Amino acid sequence: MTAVSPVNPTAASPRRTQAERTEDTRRKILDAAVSLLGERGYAGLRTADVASAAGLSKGALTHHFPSKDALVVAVVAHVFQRAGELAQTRARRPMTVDAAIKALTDDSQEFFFSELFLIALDLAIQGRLQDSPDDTLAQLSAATRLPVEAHWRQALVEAGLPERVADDLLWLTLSIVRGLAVRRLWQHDAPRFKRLFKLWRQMVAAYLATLVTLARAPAAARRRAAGRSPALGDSA
Amino acid sequence: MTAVSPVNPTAASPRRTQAERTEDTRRKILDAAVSLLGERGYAGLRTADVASAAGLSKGALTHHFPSKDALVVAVVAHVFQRAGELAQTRARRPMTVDAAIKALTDDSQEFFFSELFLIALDLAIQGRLQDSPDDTLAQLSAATRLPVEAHWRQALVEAGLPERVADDLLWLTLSIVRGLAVRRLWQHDAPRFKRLFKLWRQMVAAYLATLVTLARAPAAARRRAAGRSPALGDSA
DNA sequence: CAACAAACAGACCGGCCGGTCGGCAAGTAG
DNA sequence: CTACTTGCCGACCGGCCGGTCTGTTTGTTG
Repeated sequence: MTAVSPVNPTAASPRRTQAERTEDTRRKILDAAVSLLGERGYAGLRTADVASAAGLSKGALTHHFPSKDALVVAVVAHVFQRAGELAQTRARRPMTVDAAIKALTDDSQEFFFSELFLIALDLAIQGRLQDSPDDTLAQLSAATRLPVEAHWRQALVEAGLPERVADDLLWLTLSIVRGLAVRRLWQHDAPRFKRLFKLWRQMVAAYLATLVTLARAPAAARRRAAGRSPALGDSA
Repeated sequence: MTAVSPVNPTAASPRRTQAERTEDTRRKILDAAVSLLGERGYAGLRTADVASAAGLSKGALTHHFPSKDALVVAVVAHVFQRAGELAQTRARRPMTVDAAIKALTDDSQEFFFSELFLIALDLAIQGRLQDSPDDTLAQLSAATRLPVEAHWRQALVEAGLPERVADDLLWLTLSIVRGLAVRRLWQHDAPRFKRLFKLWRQMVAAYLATLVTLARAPAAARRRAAGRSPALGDSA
């Protein structure tokens, strides 16, 4: 090109640099793949479908991602990275424990109730005892979720919880959300879910209250408290 | 064969009635299919593999199960039915709430931490928005689990809990076990799991104690209790 | 301009796998 | 024994799908 002035790159100019073309196409492919992965799962994902959904040919897809597995790995990396960034920026200011638990459940729902989680779950199940991309994918998704958890743990600690308690409550909360997300596959009952989350926060409050009581009260009070409801003995 | 007396039918007698042959073969096929489903999942399940693992030909398999989906449906029905019966017979005698929760977590683990749950999960994910056997399978597995839950709910009620509380605690407990079972796919930490289950029981006890307290104490005590730990305000 | 590289297109191949089909053998009824 | 049903076999077909390959277009370099 000799006399063509560099046109505005933001508009869909007919003249684009190679890097622009590449990135543009890769994004198109990844978006299409995410969508199809969400609605059909790994086993039902067809490379040809991805190509046509992206408005491209099979050859173009092959050019950017030499194999189906390479594509899937790229998809997971892409999408988890964005989800991770999103979650990390959220909820950074100090809050009470109850508010933190509420924020945590809300935030976790956004992930676990999304198709993203189902995709990850599908891949984890599919890649269990397979040959190549199994633990690659699992480790990848795990590695992207762990920093998010670390942030929330920190938030709970800053809200005044001992590290051990913060850690355990974090795990229990995440488990509840995760477990309900899975249950949702068979039976979705939104109002009940909401009720359960509220109950969970009340239970956290009740438990923390006993912690405070136990820490302050001498052995006598502890004995009295234990005796109050005989059905609730604490075994081993 | 004219003068052959009816031989002992328990041993692998060369002479078997048609019904015996049928049931025998079907069981062989189902067992093989369960095993392969467990290790390879629905997408990785090959009808030829099932046949050879059962020591039969593809034709024999086709004879008993005209399609792969028919086979899978039969597998699920078979295996869930047995699991359901097993769980129903268990834990029928009266117990305390704490013991009931412990028994419930133990029993749930046995299911959710087994390959059976992974198979069901795989099928649920696979059959989400597919054509034929989707909700068939989902409804089937759900229908087999629901009676089990009903039994446990009853056990909690008999241990002294109000129905609503029993129901909610049942769901939360199951969610925790289910959520941890899923988490296990990425990261298995048995001692931590054990610790969390114990913590969960303590939290149940703490919560139930507050229920008792609130029911007995007048408004003043309730206010006092709420003010004790300001970080734990109860929002909307 | 030429020469090259990267982006893209689409025909093609080859293995895989579920389902069909014709035939044989074991069991059953009269 | 004959006629018939049912369990069982294995070759075969046909579609599907991931990956390869050749060729064309578009941007880059000098």
